[in-house]
Amino acid sequence: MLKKIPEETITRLSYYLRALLFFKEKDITIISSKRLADFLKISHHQLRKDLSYFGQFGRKGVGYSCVRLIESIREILGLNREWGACVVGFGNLGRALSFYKGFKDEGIAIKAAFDISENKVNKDYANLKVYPLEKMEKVIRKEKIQIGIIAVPKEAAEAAATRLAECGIKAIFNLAPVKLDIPKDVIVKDVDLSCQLTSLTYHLKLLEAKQS
Amino acid sequence: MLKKIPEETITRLSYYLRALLFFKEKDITIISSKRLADFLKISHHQLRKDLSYFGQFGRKGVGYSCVRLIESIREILGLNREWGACVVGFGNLGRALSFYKGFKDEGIAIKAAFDISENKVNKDYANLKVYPLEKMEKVIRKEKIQIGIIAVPKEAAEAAATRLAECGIKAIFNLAPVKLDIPKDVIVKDVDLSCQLTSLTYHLKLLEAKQS
DNA sequence: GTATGTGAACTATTTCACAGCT
DNA sequence: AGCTGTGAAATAGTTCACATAC
Repeated sequence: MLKKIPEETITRLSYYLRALLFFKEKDITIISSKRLADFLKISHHQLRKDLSYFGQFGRKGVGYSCVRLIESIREILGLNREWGACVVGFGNLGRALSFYKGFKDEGIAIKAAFDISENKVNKDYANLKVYPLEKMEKVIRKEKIQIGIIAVPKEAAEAAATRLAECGIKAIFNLAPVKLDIPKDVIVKDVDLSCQLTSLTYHLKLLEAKQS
Repeated sequence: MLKKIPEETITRLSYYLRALLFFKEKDITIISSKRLADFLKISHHQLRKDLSYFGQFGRKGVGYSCVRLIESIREILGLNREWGACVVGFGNLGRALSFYKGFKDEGIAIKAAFDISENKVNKDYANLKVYPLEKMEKVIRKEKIQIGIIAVPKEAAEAAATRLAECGIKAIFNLAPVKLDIPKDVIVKDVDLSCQLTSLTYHLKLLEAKQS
């Protein structure tokens, strides 16, 4: 717990958690780092090293208890309790995130969505309420929301982020293709789908060059 | 061009490209690495180092020509021509990706979508045709599609990937939360939204611990 | 003076090697 | 024998320092 923990390690812990849930579902009680790592296509050294930043979770000569490792990783990631999130922007992407089942499994509940469009607002979509932006502060306080997910067009992203920060949000998941300029005490995770997609064309180009 | 190029460099090139397009839009013709880097909140050393893997693009004492650097990065990333992509799974996420304008700006055109659902299929949505899975091979060949985007539920992802590979697709952008087990000559880029989101809760937990 | 380009220094991360437990 | 845990070695990636050009 003393050394600096790589950010990549944190991301991988989520992967471990999901894989473990998968194995638990299959009634596997004890799992080795090798098996888990093979499943995720990483090295078993890496897996054990990642875990070692946080403590000792396995038994030498045996392996890891699936259930107990799940519990431990949940605790490390803060997923042993429920977090409230809201989605800003109720377009296709906002909808996709709002209704994605996987978040709930991992302790993140989408409590509300916000949109500027008159005809999306004040409706219930499968237990989710969509509010106009003006209600943001009230809803965030009432529903105890700690995480904001930005799924608005890029022009509106900065304003959405500022608004979220003003409402006391300390963690933002930004899917808009802009670098947000907001106070640095707010934790921001950017996921830029088109930049990610673009890295594929680079490799495709190399592949074609190699073949010709 | 001889040294090994970090994968992160490739991703950052996409960011540079987008920022440059933004500056060009604002009629800025010459830009320094410092200004571009500040805008993207990275170090100017990093930016110059990244570019140096591919050649020399600036003028000492002056800076970079916006237009020429855009052209150069497009060439590096293979974005100076059009790539055809298809989306498998026409749920909310699939729709979001299908209609996202940003891809087209970057040379990636979504040519078709596929879905198993009877009532989504064989319809036109804003110039995009949604086909049943059986038509995949035919459509991919006809439309010269090189990139497959997987936006199906996790249970269906592996089959979708295998199918795409069988149709000759060499690059897959996988948004389903599973590690695909397909031939390694297929380039796969995984973007797992819920694992990314989860890394936020870890930092939120740390933040709370610090404050108490 | 200002800005790029790049080898060298530094830092971070991954992989290895092996001690220790079952 | 099989598996975890971890310091040490190796590798990868970032930052620095300075030579060069405008």
